[in-house]
Amino acid sequence: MTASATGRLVKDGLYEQFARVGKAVAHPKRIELLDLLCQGERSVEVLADAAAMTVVNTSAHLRVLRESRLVATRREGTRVFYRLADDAVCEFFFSLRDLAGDRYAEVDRIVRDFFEARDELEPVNRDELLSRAGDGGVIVLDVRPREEYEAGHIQGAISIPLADLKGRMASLPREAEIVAYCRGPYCVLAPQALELLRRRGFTARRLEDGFPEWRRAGLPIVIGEDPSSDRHPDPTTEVTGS
Amino acid sequence: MTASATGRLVKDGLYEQFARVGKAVAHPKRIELLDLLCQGERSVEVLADAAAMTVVNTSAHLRVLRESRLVATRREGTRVFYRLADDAVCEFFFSLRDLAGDRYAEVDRIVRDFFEARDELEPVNRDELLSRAGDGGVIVLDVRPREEYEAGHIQGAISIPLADLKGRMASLPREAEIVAYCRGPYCVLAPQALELLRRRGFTARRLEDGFPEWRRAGLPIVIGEDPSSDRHPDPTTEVTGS
DNA sequence: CTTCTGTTCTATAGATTTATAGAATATGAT
DNA sequence: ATCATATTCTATAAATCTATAGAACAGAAG
Repeated sequence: MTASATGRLVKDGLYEQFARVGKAVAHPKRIELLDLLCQGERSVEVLADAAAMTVVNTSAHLRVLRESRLVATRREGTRVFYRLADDAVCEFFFSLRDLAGDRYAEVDRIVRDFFEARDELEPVNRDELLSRAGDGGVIVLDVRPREEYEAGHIQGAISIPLADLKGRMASLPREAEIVAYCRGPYCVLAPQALELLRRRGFTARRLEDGFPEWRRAGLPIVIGEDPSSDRHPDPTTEVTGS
Repeated sequence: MTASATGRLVKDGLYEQFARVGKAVAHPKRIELLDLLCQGERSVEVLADAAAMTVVNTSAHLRVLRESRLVATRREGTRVFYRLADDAVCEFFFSLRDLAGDRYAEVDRIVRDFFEARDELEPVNRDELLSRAGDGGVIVLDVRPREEYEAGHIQGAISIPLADLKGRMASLPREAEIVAYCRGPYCVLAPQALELLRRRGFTARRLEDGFPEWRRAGLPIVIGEDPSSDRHPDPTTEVTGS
């Protein structure tokens, strides 16, 4: 075999491997699943619900992701939990998401139409939130589903899932500034929370990105349940931002 | 419309956009084209030849890349030149390539079978090459095609395309150490050059990655032709590594 | 103008991917 | 053991993607 024929075989083999990653992210629902898995481990059922797909369809997409080795599984009783196979997968998702944000005016338009209409004030960046987190006047609000909060949240944040926010707003102090965060810069949860809070007269802003970016930056996180959780009422706990 | 229905519309729209990038890199030949374009601008014809495809097929793949806005075009006479739409696309390619390298043992196996068999000595990293580049005992050899060299090369490198190497080895000093580089860590050109050089008794190593990584690291590069080029013989120029 | 070259467009057949339905499997509870 | 639940497997039709061939188009040269 000639040297150039060998070279072509090697190239074809390598690019074939690279394309396995590409094929894995060639469907919007699989990207959505990766985004969700960047938050933490999830069962098929929960993923199906979050991504608005049937369980069977979700399972098929997860299978593609698993065969491309971007995700791994763990069985616990009758449930199968999926997780990212490596932190590098989350990094790759960020890279893809940010490239799309850079290149496509459509992303910018969607962001403007949806997000900016709900941002009364400029979003808060990570450094600003970190420097103000301890001063007591800021309440950091995690509006993701409870299970995502428990899988990991910003240190000092309290958990009020968006679905519960309407009923629990009364427990928030009116004089404090609220900073809400969710899954990332394109997640709809925090903007929707801002809309509710603003209507009731709260001063609310959102963190410009979400929990995965905070964790990636090496900033303080806590794993476990919210001390103010009303699932296990306990008179010694109180709502606090620090 | 309910808030959650709006949220689903926004999510679907955003993930659809993200998937445009994914679909663009879902075919090995398109990834190969992106890799080539990371070296610099190229015409359809040259790309077709380099990727071992027909011009028509290459044009179709380039169209997909252009429609996903990862590449841009420029017409010059009868030729159309393609280039990356942004440096961020090169970064994204690196991210995808490195993830595949991390996750797939297959990549490692191909690298071992092909590359390590040709590496008599350990590859040189960028810092090591930079610190030794000026000491005269090292010849930095760019074995990519001439046009890629002229589009940008490592400062001090001389251009001997792999195809010309056999005939031009005699002009290389036997006592110097040669460091060959090409398009990147998975490019076959430098390993094939090492094999030729080693057989003739030269001490040759390769740079562990290629020109795009060197440029990305902000290290010194030069654009233009090789002063030792034999296309325009000139008695005042000489082969030198500095 | 015509001709030539490089590139893109159009049509098409074959291959691959996707969503869905129904069956099968695995685990835990009874 | 049987039943219930969660997930995966199998089959299939629809949709999408790919490679190829031939036509069409744009610019350069005569």
